[in-house]
Amino acid sequence: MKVRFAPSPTGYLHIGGARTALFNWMYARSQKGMFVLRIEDTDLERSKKEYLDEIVDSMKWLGLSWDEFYLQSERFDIYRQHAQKLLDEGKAYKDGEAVILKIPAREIKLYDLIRGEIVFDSETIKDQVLMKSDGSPTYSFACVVDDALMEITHVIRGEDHISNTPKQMMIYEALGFKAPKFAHLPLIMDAEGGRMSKRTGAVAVTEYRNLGFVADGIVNYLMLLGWSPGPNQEIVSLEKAVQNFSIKKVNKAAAVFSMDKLLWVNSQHIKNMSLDRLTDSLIPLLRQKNFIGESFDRPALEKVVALFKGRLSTLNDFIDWADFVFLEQLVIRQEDKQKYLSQNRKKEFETLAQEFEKLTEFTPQSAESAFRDVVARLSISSSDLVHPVRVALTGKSVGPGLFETMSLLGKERTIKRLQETFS
RNA sequence: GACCCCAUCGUCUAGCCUGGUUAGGACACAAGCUUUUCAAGCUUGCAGCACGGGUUCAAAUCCCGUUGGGGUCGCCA
Repeated sequence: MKVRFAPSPTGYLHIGGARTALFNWMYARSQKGMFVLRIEDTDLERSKKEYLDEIVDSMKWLGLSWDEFYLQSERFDIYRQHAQKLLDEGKAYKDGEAVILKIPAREIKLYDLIRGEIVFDSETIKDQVLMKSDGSPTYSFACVVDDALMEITHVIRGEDHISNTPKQMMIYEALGFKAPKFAHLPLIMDAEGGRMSKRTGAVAVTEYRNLGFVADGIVNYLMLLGWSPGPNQEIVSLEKAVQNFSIKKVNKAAAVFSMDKLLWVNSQHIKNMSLDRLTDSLIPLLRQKNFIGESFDRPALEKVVALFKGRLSTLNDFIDWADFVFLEQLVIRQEDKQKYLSQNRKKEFETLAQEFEKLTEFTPQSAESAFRDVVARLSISSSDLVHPVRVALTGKSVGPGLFETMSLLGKERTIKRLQETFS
């Protein structure tokens, strides 16, 4: 068997398109078949090279590899020949330069793999333009000719194509080609029940990537829309999903996209990543932010990553939460400064700094016992000191364990930040 | 408007095909545990078969209708 994903490079790869590509890909892999990536760039006006590059890039990033690749813009001769054949056989006629297919009146039956039998009456379908006046093929014509010539056995696409199907079936018939099997996937909608649009949130795969989502997370979330890997299974690898994939088990109803759940699925994948791989994915971001340079201390970075690994929903969260480790000049949130540093703790901070100074080993344990000693000596409650110290060291009132954080920062920087706070 | 598709917690879903379940799980939400904070994690809770008719001893499951939602009606793809 052979399937294809056929995006048009008139925009970035849409999250809905990515889901269609994913289902095609999973089906191909589960059936040991072929997956074709066909770029439908017949609209020369609107098709852009940058979109083509971005689509290819996003597909690779998501891990959806293909076995064959085609550009429709390189196949115009083929479409023209087939249109001429229909003209010669009297099945199509010309209107100016355009070639138009006659649609005979009759009943058309479509057996959809997901929805079952759907019946259309071709009375309601008007004659179809095959070749436009400018010599380029229409979507349906190029699509049918290609699907037939490329020997596509299963056309898996969005539900918005259901009403195109009878028109295309007429084209297959006129051309004398056997139609493939069809499966129409339910659409993905936004929280308001409408189409996903830039207005209501991110739509392009690139945008999600820039937001710090990992490919595995997006792929895992997308497969959950309209399908289930199995009872009580949510977080699964692509390999596992492929094993369980069945086109017949795909849902019929449209699914609402939930950013909350995507965030959760993504956090689960980040938790499951090895420290090594997570660090690798973080490095480009850190460089971009100038948090690290070309060369850096990898073991030290991995320690930072390890401390935050369990608390990240996205890669970008790391940038937001761990910035204090990389920045020389601490950025303190105004509200936290107000709340925890308005009272002068100069004396306590000094005492703490002096105690830390005496430590030969600055571990979470040694830092904590020194801290406890100071609290006891000054007769204050530990939370009176914990919160101001955290803000002084990290610029934030929330974060990982304070003593782990101190140890990570190192003795020098910890003492320096304590001393600078009320100076 | 015409044609087509769809309908289980707020959301994603399992169950539906092959009627008999305390209708299961997840996100979100709430509470508790843990705790130096916030997360995470663990435990518990809240919450659903759109409605109306059939068929049947029995309907979330099969049939019809209603309502509601969505899609398509381009020489765009």
